[in-house]
Order: sequence, then structure tokens, then C-alpha cells
Amino acid sequence: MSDSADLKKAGLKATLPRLKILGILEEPRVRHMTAEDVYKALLDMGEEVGLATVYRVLTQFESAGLVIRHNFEGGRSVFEINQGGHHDHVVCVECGEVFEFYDPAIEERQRRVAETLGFHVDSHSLYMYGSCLGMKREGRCSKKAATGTVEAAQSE
Amino acid sequence: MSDSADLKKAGLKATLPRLKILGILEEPRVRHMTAEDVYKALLDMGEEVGLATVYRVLTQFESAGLVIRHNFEGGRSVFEINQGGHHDHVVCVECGEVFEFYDPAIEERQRRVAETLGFHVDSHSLYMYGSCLGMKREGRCSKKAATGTVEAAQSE
DNA sequence: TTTTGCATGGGAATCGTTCTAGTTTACACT
DNA sequence: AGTGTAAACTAGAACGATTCCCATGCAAAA
Repeated sequence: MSDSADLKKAGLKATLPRLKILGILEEPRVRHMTAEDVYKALLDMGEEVGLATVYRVLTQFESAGLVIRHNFEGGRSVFEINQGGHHDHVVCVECGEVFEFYDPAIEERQRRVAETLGFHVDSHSLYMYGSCLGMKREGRCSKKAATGTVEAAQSE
Repeated sequence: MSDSADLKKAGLKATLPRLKILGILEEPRVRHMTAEDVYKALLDMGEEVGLATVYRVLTQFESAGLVIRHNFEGGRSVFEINQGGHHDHVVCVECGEVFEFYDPAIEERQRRVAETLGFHVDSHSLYMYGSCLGMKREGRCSKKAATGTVEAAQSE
């Protein structure tokens, strides 16, 4: 589906800034960006978009469910396009790289804990912080902002 | 052990501001506080402590392992005294209440995911956001800043 | 085409947090 | 107990991230 249609479905007019920002977030190489990152990417493309607009649009996208906002360590928000499948994050504090994973067993346990507490869960997040030295050896780390995805083994 | 001895063991001089802040964090009723909360509590006690000192001391305590810093939704840091046992958090976005739980199965799965990735984990956090309507019924919600702890069932 | 209203851009304002400068304090050693 | 020195303190300025404000722009409705 076109970005334009995505926006309209979310109740947002398909304006140029919104289309550009959505386009940037959809580039597969840069799944996790700060508002500043998005702003710089726009400038690099020669677009005249204000930083305030970037923040406003990202917040609107979040409300509309188009993007997910993360509160990683360090205080600044990181945005990622929402492509449906929930996943958790592993963040390398040395190179800034972010890996994703999904573990059905963890999800199920979380669901059950909430149920036990009688708590209605709107959203949940799981972050692991550390260093990807082991991954470096395999040549996956050190290229800043790259992203990998891992599907955890299902059972046992 | 006395707070003063705790501080010295952590390599920190036992100054008045540090003792007061540690004392506040140790009060069982208020496990999760922002720097601002701690500052206000000090003012209420009639103490003359600067906000900058509160931030500096909390950061020192974090480095020393005396407190844990959380990055909940909303961007501001929340501090909690570190009493040894790791646990995860359930945050009610309506009343601000924070509940804690520990689920060994989740911890084990996380450990395994990191292992699979060859990732060295320094810290990890799991937050669930939502509403505690169900808990309200049992009279546990609505008293702002109160905290409950739940031990998740072990197996199955 | 005029109206109406949401969207934008730029700069000022705000918020949480950290830094700076000068002053005070804790603590080891008389 | 008295004192020197490094560490810690306070207040306020500075800072980075984010939001607000408002005059202008633009696009759908009348």
C-alpha cells in the first residue's frame, strides 16, 4: 500500500513532510532513529522541514500506531516503524547497534503475570543493554545503526 | 547496617545530603521516585539541599549500585533503592502506581536469547504499561505511589 | 473563488538534567 | 580537640531534548 494511503487510513492528511518522514522510517537500514536523526536525514535530502514538525509528526504517527516510541537509556526517544510484529530489543551500549528478537515464551509469561494481577496491559517493552563483542566477531557489530533480527527458539 | 557504613563501603563520604537521600529512598512506602520527588521530600523535611546535589548523589548511588535507575515512559528517570533482588515492573498509566514482579522463566529465556546472540548483558528491564482497574477493585490502586510486589508462579 | 481549518516553520519557551564557581564539610592526622 | 586538604555542597547558569506559539501556507468544502 502507498504511504499516502497509510496516512489517510490513520486519519492524517498526506502532506509532504509526513510522506517524507514516513519514507525515511521505512528505509530498511535505519529502523531505530531519534527525532534528530530523522531531521538530519531530511536535511541531507535537501528537504526544508522544521525540527518542530518532525517531533509533531512523529508523535502523531505514534498516536496513530504507525511508529513505536522507545525510551532507551540516555533519555532521548527513539522511533521505529511499526510493521505489526511485536518484538523486544537488545541494545549495544558501545556501538549503539540495536538488535531485535521475539520470544513467544516470554510474551506468554508476561501475559500471565498481568492476568494474575488483574492488570490491563496497553504496551510492554523489554530491553537488554550490554555489549555485542561476540557479534562483532561475526562481523555484525561496529557498523553503527545497523539492525539485525533474531527469532528465538520456540520451545523446551 | 547503618546508612553511613553503607555509603563508606561504596567509597562515598557520609555527608548529610547523602544520608538524607538514602534515608528517603529506604522508606518502604515510596520505592519509585524521580529526582524531583526526592528533592521535594527533602524540602518537606526542612532540609536545605540543592536539586543539583540530588541529581549528583542519585547518579553516584547508581554507579555504586545502591540504587537502580529506570527509564519509564515519559522520558524522566525514576530511582529505586537496590535491595538485591532483581524484578520487573508494571506501571499504571492512570494512577502512576508501580507494581513489581519476578518471573524466573522470563529471566531464563532472556539469558538464553542473549547467549544465542553472543551478547554480554549488563542490565535489562521489562516494563508493562496499562491500567490497574482490576487491582483497584481490591483496593490496591488509587493510593498514588504505593507499591506492591508479586512473585509469579514458578512453573508449568 | 471564498471560506474554513488543519499543517507548517522558525524561534522562543519549557523541561529535566548537568556544569561551573565559589564556599563548606568530612575525615585523616596532629 | 585542632587543622589541612580533597571532596562535596549550594545556587544559578547552561545545556540538550522536546514542546509551544503564532503568523503564514495550503487544501478540501461551500
